[in-house]
Amino acid sequence: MAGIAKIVVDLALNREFDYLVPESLGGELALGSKVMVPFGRSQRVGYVVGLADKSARSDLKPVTSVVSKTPLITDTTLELARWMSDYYCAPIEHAVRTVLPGAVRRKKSGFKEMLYVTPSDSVTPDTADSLRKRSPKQAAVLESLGDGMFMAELVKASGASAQAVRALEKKDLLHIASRSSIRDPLARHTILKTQPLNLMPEQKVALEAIKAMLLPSTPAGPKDNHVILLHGVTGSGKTEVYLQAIEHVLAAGGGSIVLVPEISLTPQAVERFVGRFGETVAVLHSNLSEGERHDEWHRILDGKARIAIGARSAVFAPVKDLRLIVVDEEHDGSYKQDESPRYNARDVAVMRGVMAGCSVVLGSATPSAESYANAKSGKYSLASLPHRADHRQMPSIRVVDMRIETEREGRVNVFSRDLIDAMRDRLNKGEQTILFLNRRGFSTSVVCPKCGHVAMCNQCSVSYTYHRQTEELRCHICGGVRRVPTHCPECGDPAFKFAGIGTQRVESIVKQIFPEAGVQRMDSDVTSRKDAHWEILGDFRSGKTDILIGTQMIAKGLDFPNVTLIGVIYADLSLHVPDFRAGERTFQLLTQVSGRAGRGDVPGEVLVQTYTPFHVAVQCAQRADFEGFYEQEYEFRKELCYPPFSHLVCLTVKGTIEEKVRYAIEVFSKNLQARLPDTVMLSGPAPAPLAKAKGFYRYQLMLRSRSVRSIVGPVRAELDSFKWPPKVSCSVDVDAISLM
DNA sequence: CCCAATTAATCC
DNA sequence: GATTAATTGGGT
Repeated sequence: MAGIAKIVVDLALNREFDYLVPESLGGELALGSKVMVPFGRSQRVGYVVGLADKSARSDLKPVTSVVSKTPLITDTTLELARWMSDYYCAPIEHAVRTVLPGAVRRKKSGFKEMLYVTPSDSVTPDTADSLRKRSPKQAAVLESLGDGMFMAELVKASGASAQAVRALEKKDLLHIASRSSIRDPLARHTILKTQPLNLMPEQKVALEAIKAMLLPSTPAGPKDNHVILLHGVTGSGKTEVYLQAIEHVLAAGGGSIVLVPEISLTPQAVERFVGRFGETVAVLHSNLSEGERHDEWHRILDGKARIAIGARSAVFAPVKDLRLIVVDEEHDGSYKQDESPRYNARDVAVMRGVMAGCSVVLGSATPSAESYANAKSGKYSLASLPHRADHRQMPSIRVVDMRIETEREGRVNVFSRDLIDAMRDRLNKGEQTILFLNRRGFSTSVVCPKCGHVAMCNQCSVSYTYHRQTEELRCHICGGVRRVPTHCPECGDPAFKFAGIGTQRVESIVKQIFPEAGVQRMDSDVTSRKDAHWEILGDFRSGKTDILIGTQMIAKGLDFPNVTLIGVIYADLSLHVPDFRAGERTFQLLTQVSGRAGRGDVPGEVLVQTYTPFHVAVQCAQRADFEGFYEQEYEFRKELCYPPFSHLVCLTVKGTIEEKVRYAIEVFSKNLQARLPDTVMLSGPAPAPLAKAKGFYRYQLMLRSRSVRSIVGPVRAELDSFKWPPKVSCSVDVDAISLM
């Protein structure tokens, strides 16, 4: 059959194009094939997403060639891409691109290489200046160029178009040539083989529940109840349950995928899987080189690896005979991608489970409101591990009322008496302490004591954070850096007050109080250096460090038996975020961070410093009362029609000129309103909580409804016909997690 | 009037 | 998204 192929070009916007399939290619071309097609007047890469007998058009061009014979997209992943494009309101190209890792997509079976630009010999230091008047963009290109750069980077760095670069090439001021990147395979380090551990009765029950769900082995077609929520307290041995479930699947000839939040994809975590299953585990990690990633992907595709472990994007791994997907820490926000397609890997996993007829295990100590609601309504099954493994106790949590503390001391202190005493006690006993504060830097703002002027970033609507080590002000949104001013720019006063605390300040105070203790700080300022991450954790494990101070980064997954004290410096921080999930996030954070204590023989203690000791999130975290928290939380969510009682879609409009942005969203909102059924609640337009970021003003609309389709349908329709003014762009976030 | 920058219109 | 054709606009 000389048919028609429906093809998405790895380029255009949300469109499929019809091409003729020449007889000569008929046998090679299949659904999911990567092909070359004539597009406009050039040849481009495309993917076959559909096959048909006839087309609405008659002037079709033929497919040029098939690049890779074996389809890179299996029917399930293609189906998933379609679903993502539809559900998340994203162009199909974005969805197709996401489903394949970059390395495979760019596989150089053809000739496509990256363009590399170098200056020619005729360029002198004055060349840029002489160009500036007539062609400022070209001057900018030359200034950014340096000794040489890839074209894509150069365009970004100089803010000019590729045309400007081409123009310079014509003038013989620079050369453009293609250059390919080098592939470097990494030697695998040897990992000791581990054996299955004995399970506690509760773990056995959970494992049996998973096995029972796996039992009706209908390899294809959806099942009624294919998702189980594994709610296990911190340290309850969820991982061992996953391992044995995977082993069970493996023994039956099936494959598995394990999703882990990016931040906990540590060598230790990977070791547990590789240690148990060896070579048959493929690791998909964002730090892998192109080549390694490519190799791992093909090991999975060829069936040599039956288990794929990785962050978000591993949910698309082409595992053969997929029978089980495990999503660890399912509540974790890093499963949501923050660019198009804005998918949530946890939800994609559930969807893939439906399509591939495989089971899904969602595990967490603090399940999300959404998943827990699904478990309670019977949509998912529920298994609980309410106790820690090996009969270890849950840490005792003490709430310290900082209002009383402040009154007693007559001043606002970072540390309460109780916390200092507890820390001294651990130091004397040779035990370790973790201090948690979810904010880096030294102080959050620099204030003039005379006129009250606060140093703000001119690109973003936030104040500068003071970093003492480098003696500079830094914007945590755009990364902008500025010298610490010597005088107030408003009133000229030479004195400055540093307000608000960050991890650097905590570090310096701890060093003052305990000069003899080993103190280290772990936040993204420190770990940006290549191996700092492992060095810090290594020092902590060996006991060189007594007190570890950190942000988010240390809240999850760390397992250090000698840690017996956790200090939460300021629990209110995450409560005061203008977001309906603030309470939930605080509860989760406190519970997770508490879970780092008492993992050895000595029971752990947690001290939570707060100015709102009676807040539900704090109270329930203290009592480890998950049920209680969600009962209250659901009341509030229901009242205000927030998830899980609705789906929430957040539409953000951005632009450099505030007036244009405001006007555009105003008009868009009116048009959209006319299309919406009355089951959809529309709020806004209003400035986003972060009203300006990286020089862009941001306005948003919030839409809520029981069904995503009733929102996305009209939104898509309006987006198709709406003409955005120049330099104003719009993005849609379905099931948004962050409303910033 | 020339060149470069911005804008609009295509792509099966 | 990229490429090209049409339009605008500043400088000489």
